[in-house]
Amino acid sequence: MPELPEVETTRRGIEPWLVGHRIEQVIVRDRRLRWPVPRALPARLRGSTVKAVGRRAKYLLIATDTGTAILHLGMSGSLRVMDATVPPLAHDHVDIVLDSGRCLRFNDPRRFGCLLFTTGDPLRHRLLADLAVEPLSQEFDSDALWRHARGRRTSIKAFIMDSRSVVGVGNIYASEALFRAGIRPGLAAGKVSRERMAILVMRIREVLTEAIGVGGTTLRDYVDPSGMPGYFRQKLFVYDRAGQPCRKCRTTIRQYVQAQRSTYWCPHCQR
DNA sequence: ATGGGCACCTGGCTGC
DNA sequence: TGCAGCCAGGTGCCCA
Repeated sequence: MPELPEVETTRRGIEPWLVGHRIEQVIVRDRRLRWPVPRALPARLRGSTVKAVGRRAKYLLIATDTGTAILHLGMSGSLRVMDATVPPLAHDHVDIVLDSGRCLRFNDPRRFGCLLFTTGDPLRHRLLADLAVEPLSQEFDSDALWRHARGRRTSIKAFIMDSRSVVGVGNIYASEALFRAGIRPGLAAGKVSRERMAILVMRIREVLTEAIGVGGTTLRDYVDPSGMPGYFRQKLFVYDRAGQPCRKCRTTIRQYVQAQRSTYWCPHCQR
């Protein structure tokens, strides 16, 4: 579920509870995530102190003095900080118990998430090494993105969701950014002009920043580490609004499946 | 090289 | 009420 704004909201929510704290123990109730939680992970983390909580794309990086835990929320994952004595519920797969008596609890019904550990530079881990630029960084440059799109026949929507173009743009915010940029989602990436690509880059930045500002989007089950939903849903122009009137021009919002994902758009506002 | 499709998994909702 | 069918915030990998 979570896209970049939800992951960043999660990062900000857990950071103050983790940094500077010692990990007392790690309880793995179910190792069967997208990749099995390494058997050695609890022992590797036990006794270490959390130095920082970072993020690269949608991966959370919990850096400790013995190595870094790499955590992805997949489609349905969420992290909560709570008293370690609170009884676990279904799908509470992992607890990272801190010296404060609290724990970081990883819940993931669909188990598409992962929890891995590396002693090396996490940015060189095979899952992270080939990722494109962060959308909220200076390096996210529209001319570079435009050049990268030369000759590409894939749709602009699939293109901006491809982590080799830019990271962090998932199904909700891809539709929303394209609406704001006035670009039809099915347009070939290679057909987007330099000028329109510059607008698109601005809109991607804008929509992600606004979403982070209100704690992300909750459609079904996403909650932040304190259990609160995100409020960006009220700001969505097209996502999950098929059949409803466009909030700008009242034209009926359309939905179709593109590369196995639902795409929402306004045929009047987007060309 | 690029694009497209599949797989992984559970739960919630819809419609018969 | 029951149940089959469909859908879901991701992404690595395989195939043509």
